[in-house]
Amino acid sequence: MIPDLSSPYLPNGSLSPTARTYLQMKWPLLDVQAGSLQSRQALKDARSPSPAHIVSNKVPVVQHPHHVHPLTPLITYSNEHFTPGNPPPHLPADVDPKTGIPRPPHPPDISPYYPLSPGTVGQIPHPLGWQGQPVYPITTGGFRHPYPTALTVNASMSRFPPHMVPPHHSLHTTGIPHPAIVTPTVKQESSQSDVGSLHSSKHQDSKKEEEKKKPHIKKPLNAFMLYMKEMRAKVVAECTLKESAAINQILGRRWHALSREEQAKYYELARKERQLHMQLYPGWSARDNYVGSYGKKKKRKRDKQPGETNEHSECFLNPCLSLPPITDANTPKKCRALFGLDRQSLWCKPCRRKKKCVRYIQGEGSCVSPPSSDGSLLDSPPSSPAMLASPSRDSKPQTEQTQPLSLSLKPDPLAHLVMMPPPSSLVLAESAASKPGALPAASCPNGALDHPPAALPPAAAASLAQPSTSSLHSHSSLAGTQPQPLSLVTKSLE
DNA sequence: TTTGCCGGGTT
DNA sequence: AACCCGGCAAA
Repeated sequence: MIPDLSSPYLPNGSLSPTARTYLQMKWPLLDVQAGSLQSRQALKDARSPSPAHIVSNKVPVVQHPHHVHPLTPLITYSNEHFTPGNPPPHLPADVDPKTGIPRPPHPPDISPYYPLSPGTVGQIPHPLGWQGQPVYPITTGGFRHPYPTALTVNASMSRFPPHMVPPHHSLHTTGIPHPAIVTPTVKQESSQSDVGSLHSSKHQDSKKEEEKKKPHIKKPLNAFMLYMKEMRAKVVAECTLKESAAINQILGRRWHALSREEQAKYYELARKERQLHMQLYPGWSARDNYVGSYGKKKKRKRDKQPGETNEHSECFLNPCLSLPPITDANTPKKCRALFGLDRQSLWCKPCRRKKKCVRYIQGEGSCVSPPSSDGSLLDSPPSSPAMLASPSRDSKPQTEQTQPLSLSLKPDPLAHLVMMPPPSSLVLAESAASKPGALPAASCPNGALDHPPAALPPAAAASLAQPSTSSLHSHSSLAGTQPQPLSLVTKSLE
């Protein structure tokens, strides 16, 4: 009955023995989650930029008053969870004291997202305050500290209530909204209710149907979303920006500027989040939640224009692609075939996104420099020697070493630049320039550009320092490291 | 507006 | 199998 969460990635050895031991003692059943906790802690230490703030942040976490939610025993879980000196001896069985019903094991870090989570307890105005909210009541945004830091991350990482068992139903009946669960009616069409609620039987019908349908379970947050949650407040504070679009742009840039390790942290958190999600909602699939639109939109038939193909654009991206397709000589197998589904962590970024495999490009031969110098290469699994350009990398071969490669679509525009007289300065001008209205550069100079130099991968740093033509030449690598300006440029070009 | 994830369709 | 498309996740 106990889900074996650990199998997927523990093998990678992401946990130090010590940490593992500790965690296991605390939560014998939950290696994975414990691991996540651990890593989060580590993370915090690693990345917390401003110690002072952070310290204060910790306080609440350590010990929060038995703040029990009046409405439900459910919340007590969180308390249990975070009670330091309370390593439940009975934990393994973890039986609900009241019902006597065994609860599914829950990771230590899942509760934070919840309203009563330690980190946020103090900030909850009223238990009912969050009741009607379809959205997770407590998120980074809720934190006052401009510097959420890792702790915040912890707190915001998980939206799942500890004991939230499968969609069983009964839980929802408690009336306590699950952060990740949104009732369709609530979520949307508030207007509908005022409009024709009275007369239209139709409305009722539809309403009924909606209710009937299972509640909407939100998708788990991905790595970037988690990052956004954590950093948004900070960016807002620094930049005095309000528009999401602008903030997101900055966040996107910063995301790319993150070191591999930092990104890895978020990837791992996201993965755990997903894992937990699946645990809580066994049958859940993204598609189920979006019956109306998700993937069912149309049966699209690719109408292809005779003269035009994707490859064309790819050629821009990477001239090498125009060459004849790879042959077996160059490792024809993509990540999927190479590692299999069970080892997705080893896949390159594009592969994970179901995009074109980066290996493919590289395999093309020599033609291309590693998709992204340095960090991006982390994608390279041990098995592909060619990619091991960066030697130091294996220190952390484990779980997440697949991110930095941002080779997706952004590069396209870049390609254009490469091929035509590149206004290097213009490009560098940071997207801000190209995007007059949207970009906050003016109002928040730092925000836009202040990537932590330390975290910057060499290549990125180089490109920043001397972005002009030279850096442009190495298209792929540049794309990987400094995608932002490009995207903007694209627009202008288009 | 951002990146990542993933189902479904196409090649 | 490989990969593109489109949509969702938060704010």
